[in-house]
Amino acid sequence: MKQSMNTKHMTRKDIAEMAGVSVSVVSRALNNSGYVAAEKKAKILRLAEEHNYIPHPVAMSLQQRRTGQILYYCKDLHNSFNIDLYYGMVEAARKRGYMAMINANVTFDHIRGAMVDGILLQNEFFVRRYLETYGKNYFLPVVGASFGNLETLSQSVPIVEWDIEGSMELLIRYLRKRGHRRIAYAGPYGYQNPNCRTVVWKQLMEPLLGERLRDYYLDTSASDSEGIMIADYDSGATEWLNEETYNNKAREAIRILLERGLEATAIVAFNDEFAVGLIQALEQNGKHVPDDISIVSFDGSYRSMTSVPRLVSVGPDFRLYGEKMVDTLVRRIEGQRLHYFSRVKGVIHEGDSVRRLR
Amino acid sequence: MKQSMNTKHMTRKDIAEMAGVSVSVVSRALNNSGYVAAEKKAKILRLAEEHNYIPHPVAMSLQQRRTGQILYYCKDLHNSFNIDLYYGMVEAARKRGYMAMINANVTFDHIRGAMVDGILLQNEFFVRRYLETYGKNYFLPVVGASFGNLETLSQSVPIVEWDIEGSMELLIRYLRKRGHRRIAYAGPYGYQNPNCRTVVWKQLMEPLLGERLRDYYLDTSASDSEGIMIADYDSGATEWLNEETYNNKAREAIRILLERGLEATAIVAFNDEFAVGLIQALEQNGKHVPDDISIVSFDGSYRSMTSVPRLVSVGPDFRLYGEKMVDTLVRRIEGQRLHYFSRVKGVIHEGDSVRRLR
DNA sequence: CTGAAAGCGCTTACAG
DNA sequence: CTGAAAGCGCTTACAG
Repeated sequence: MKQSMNTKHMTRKDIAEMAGVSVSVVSRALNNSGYVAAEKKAKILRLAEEHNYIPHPVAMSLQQRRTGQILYYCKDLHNSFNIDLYYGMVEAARKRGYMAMINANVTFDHIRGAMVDGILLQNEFFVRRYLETYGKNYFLPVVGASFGNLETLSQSVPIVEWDIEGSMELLIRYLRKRGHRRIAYAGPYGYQNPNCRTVVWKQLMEPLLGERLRDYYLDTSASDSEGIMIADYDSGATEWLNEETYNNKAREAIRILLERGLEATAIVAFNDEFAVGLIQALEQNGKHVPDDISIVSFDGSYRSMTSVPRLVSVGPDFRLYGEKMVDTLVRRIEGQRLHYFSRVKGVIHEGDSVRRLR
Repeated sequence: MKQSMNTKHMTRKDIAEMAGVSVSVVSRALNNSGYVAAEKKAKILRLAEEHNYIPHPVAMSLQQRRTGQILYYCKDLHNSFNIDLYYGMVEAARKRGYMAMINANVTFDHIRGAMVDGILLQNEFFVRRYLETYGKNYFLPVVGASFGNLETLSQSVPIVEWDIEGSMELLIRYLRKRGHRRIAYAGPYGYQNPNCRTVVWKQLMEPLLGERLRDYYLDTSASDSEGIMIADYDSGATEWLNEETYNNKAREAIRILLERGLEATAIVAFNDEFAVGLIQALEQNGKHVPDDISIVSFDGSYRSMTSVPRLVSVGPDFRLYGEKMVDTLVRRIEGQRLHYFSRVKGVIHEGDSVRRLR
């Protein structure tokens, strides 16, 4: 073992010397490109094999101006949505000859040193931050994921958006088909917050709930709330809502629900983590899902499948979503035509968290 | 925006020409090494700044024979234990001038192309597989995590082990201090399986349970069981137990518990995921944790903190564990002395899943 | 079919 | 203090 440690890495030059040819020939043989006399080729391949020659990826990259690696910059690895998306990316990247890796380093600074051909950004938040820092003067192909919060993002970063609006419609329709009419919404942001879920829920439920609309909006933004997303964004402190926050807010939502004595038959939850929190809080108050109340949520992540009961959740097809992101990035890297904005629909991931009322 | 896209990447040569000096001088100025006339240095730095010059990481790596990147090879990203460990690694790596990334690609093949200085392996399983494939003839510094299943691993890969044996002792002692004596164990492997948890639990509980020992071992290995770990290892099919499996097995464990009419006051769970499954299964059977029965588990992961109730769980100090792994790898990379085997103790992560009996 | 040569972008003794 | 030169490991026209 020891000797293998100290063995200097073989190079093509070494092989060339052993085979009595030039480096060019070795390269051609190994890369299977250009002419090489059959017997020499065989000999070279044999020698390489015997001596465990491994090409030096860094040298190849320098010469080819291509690392073959892409990076998914994602901080919140405890949220399984992000992981599911990553798995989708890995597969799509592999098919296109790239290796997809995750980086969760704290600052963007590290990214300058990253030996990658492009970067996939976790959400609009990081796209914006990227544009304000490295994006300004450092050209590296970048593609962002987005979840319906498209403010006025610069056009310079291609975006692949999961259609939150359509997804909310799917959830409401799903519930209505099963007889639900009094459908509450629970999420981390306030009633006036212009985020997509809030806006669309209000729009769709207004006709059903009328002036009770506001009551059915379980606003948990009271304490710290109202967009840590934004507060944080300026302070640079915490990054994004985490599960603990979701849990607390979910508990708060249930408190409000019970306090108001709402006769909601179903709740739409901000995301799977939030939904899990709701279920737990309900359980603690002696209410069972879906017998006493139904729950649906956004994400369709692994989390929704492993929750008890399994969640009815709307989410992107992760394989497709990952594929679109990677495809867009690779096109950008390889200088092909691409869409600066594309969209992935949501699909219902079936579960057992909804009761049929009729 | 468009022009920035097509702007060719600046090189030191470009800066040199603009500044009217040689590339060497530019390099010295930028790297802040060696002599450079003060004014020239200033000019060079200004030019670099103005033209958004960014060093080419690949070229630097080739020359320095160092990428500054390390890879955490980990497939099971849905298990928060692995994520917690990664976060620990990121921090430790940063301190030592490395960037830690995650790779979850399906095959090891990709690893040859990875532009990294070393690799951290998720567990003994991958260490073994690594040794049998690339490890055989490809020298790249590698360090493995291990959870008490040290079979006869070759000495060539340094191992940082989480002390499972001591951790089991901590759990049992924790429970005993609170008056528990009838402590069951629930995990995925069979009663005869020589894994560390099983062995140590039997050893510690034998004096307390006597001939009822076997009853208190909730063996869920019946169906597919008895080490997918091993079956899989040969087939190369599925990789490792996943959460869904844990959930099913947890349900099975509770079924056995109830069927046997055990008067267990506490259960030690294989890991946090398993424990969460147990809680849910108990809840479905009208039993509450910790009022009716207490649960403790292994991992001490993020999952244990966000479960309801929060789990009492024994796990490594992730910062320390990540640090030891990274430190060992970096030493190996940099040719310093290192321990081929080191150990991290478990610590109790407090929670609300244990009831005090006295 | 083969090999010397130039080059990818950077570094670092070394002679001036 | 400066710059030409050699080199990191590989590729690829191009002249033979």
